[in-house]
Amino acid sequence: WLFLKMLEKGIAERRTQVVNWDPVDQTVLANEQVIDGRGWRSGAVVEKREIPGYYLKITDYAEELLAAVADPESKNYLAGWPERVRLMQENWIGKSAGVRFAFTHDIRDAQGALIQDGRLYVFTTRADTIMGVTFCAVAPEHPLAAHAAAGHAELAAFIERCRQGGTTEAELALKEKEGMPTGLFVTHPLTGEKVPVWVGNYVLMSYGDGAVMGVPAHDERDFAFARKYALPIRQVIAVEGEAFSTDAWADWYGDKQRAVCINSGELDGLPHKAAVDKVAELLAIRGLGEQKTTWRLRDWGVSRQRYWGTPIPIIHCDDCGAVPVPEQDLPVVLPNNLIPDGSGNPLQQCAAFVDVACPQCGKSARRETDTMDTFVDSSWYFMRYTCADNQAAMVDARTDYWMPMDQYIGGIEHAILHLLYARFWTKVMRDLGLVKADEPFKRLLTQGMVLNHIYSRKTPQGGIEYFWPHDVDNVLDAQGKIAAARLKADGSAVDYGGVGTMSKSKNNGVDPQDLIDRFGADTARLFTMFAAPPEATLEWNDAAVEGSHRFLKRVWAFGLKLQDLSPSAAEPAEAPGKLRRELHQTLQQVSFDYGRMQYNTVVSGAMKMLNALEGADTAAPGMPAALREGFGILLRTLYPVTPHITHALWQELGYAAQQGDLLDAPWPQVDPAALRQDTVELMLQINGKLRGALQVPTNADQSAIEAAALASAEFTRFAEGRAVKKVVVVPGRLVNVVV
RNA sequence: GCCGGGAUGGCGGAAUCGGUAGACGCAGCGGACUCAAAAUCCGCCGCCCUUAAAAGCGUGGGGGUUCGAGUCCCCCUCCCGGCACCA
Repeated sequence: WLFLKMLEKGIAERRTQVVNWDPVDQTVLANEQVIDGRGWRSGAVVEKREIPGYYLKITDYAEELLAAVADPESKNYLAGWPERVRLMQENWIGKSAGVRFAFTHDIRDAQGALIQDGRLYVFTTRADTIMGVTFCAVAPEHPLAAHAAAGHAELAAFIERCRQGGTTEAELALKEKEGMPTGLFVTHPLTGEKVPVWVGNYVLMSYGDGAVMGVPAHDERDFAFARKYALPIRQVIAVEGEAFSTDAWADWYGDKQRAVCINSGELDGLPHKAAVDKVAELLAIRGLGEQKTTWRLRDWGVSRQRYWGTPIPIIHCDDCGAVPVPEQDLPVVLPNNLIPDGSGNPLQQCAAFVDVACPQCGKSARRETDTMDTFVDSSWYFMRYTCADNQAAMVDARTDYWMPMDQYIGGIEHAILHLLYARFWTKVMRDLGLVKADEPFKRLLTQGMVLNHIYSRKTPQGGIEYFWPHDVDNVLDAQGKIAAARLKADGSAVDYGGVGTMSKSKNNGVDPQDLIDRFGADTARLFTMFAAPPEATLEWNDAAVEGSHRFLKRVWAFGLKLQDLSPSAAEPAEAPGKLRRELHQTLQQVSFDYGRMQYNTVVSGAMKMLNALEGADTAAPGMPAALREGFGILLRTLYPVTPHITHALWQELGYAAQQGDLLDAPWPQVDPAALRQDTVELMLQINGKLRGALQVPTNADQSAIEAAALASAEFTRFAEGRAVKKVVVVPGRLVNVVV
């Protein structure tokens, strides 16, 4: 329904898209199958193919999507997001300010019409180097390339080669930069010079106008290209004190900050920004160009040639074209009895699904078999969760109550795609009047990946099968590194593929249920929390889980011990100062770490508390009361991590009778009085090297500390009579004597 | 290739703002208890030299800033994540 609304509003539209096509199996390949050497279909011949599909115009929202991650002044700024995620999204959106201008030509197609009105448009961020242009390069799919290829077999073959090898950014970037002259020339807009047009495999049709100006002297890629094909290199900017040579690239050739134009007529002497402005002005006078912002972000192609996914509610009629499914016929429901066999989308063979009457003219028509990217579903599931029982509408007022979400948690692998799509989708729903939120997620915690070893081998059929780490024994090399592995079952050899993200397809996942079965849920939770901070990448290893289990047994045992210590009401809890100081200091740290979601040190803090409690002398005056206070702090601290055992102890030991259920108990407060100390230990450094420690009164001033330092035995020993040049005192921490 | 992140003992990790590197735990070693084992408890545990103490070295590698660098800056190596059709 929303998709049809988006079509109606022009946020969605149908156009052709380039996909990775397997010419042998005649199917669309997933990128994983193309990029990943471990994929089962890797090595397949891949070519680019243009097929129709539906796009969502995420680029219309580029400015707003960018502001919330890049501009702290923006009203929607995502201050609660990790810096690295904001930065990744900023780079992905890729706003780039520059100049778009045209080289003119009078190249005509077979019908005699001027190709692109006689203008070859390019985009550049370095318009100040425009006088250094010695060639232009266009994408293999560019109209000028197609035109030149007609009747030029060699060029046609080159363009055909460029069509092979996949469309992913990684592949394109790894390809060797190659080109071929088209034999065509265009006219430089300022000098009137003839400039040769090349086809370059590194020029992307999807960015800017699919053409670039070539300035070999001041762009590293153009420099390499020009050296390879012996194109002229013309220096047009200079940096004081640097000498230019066409022999090798130097970083300053591309410098913006210090660059000054030379060999550029009226631009000479201008720095970067002024020169760009001047060039834009000169081009504007001729009607050939202007300053322009270009984005790296592309529209979101949502069509997938897959069985799974939300159906695209369109019916194709020979007479009426692409007709939306009428609202009363929604939702389009997929048949659930088809079996994907790897030969393409099985929906296409399903007559019951495909054959329908055109809603407009009633003639027999064909239902769209493409389904939507599953990112579509993940872009709004969280809003639907707030009102999942509403059968009449997508969302209702409850969504406005809950959104934006206070805290979202997800893997760092979603930093760009899912989190950008969900942001876009929320804004679309807002603009269609469905929700009020501008942004879906106020705070974001990105979990690190949990990695595990990957074992695989090729099957005789040419595929790859993966083995579960528990089913193999490692074979170590001389350095003790894993070199290969053997199947436990039959000893046969298996290849070791390093570590990587746990995934079903690589068969290297771990089910937490195993730990729960062996040790219980509290131990499984405690161990997982303790292993690493949530943002960190972690190589999975549960060898230490026994330690977590042991700790919980000690907590339980201490609870039993406490039960036998009945404090008399008269005892003052303040007496055992050392224990209370230790507990409240640790509580301070734990509270801080909870706030920053560093749960591993929350657990280690709880362990410290138990160590302190266990080490206390129960016979000391006031101790039973202090222990009871301290254990109450420990239980509340640990409750979010191990709810079951702490809840039971809270109940059994009578805390609940006095303070209510643990579920409702407030977070324990640090008692400032417990932290107070009369003396403090300062580290003593001589020339920045640690040489000892000083006990000084907590309120000692700078000169008293200095005096104590100079009077110390360590000073006498390590200063060896040298004169004191400086004394640095860091209150509460250290004193450093420089001699 | 590009973007982002990471590298600290045998292992997972700690060090909040540039101020005691190795908290807490695992593994290991020694001991107590036990007929014995398990469980539990106590002690040791970065490297090097050493009977010991003291000194020296030490946060992936190289350089720099600073009284002082795991932390900041520059260069490099390796590993992980993403690169738009795995989701």
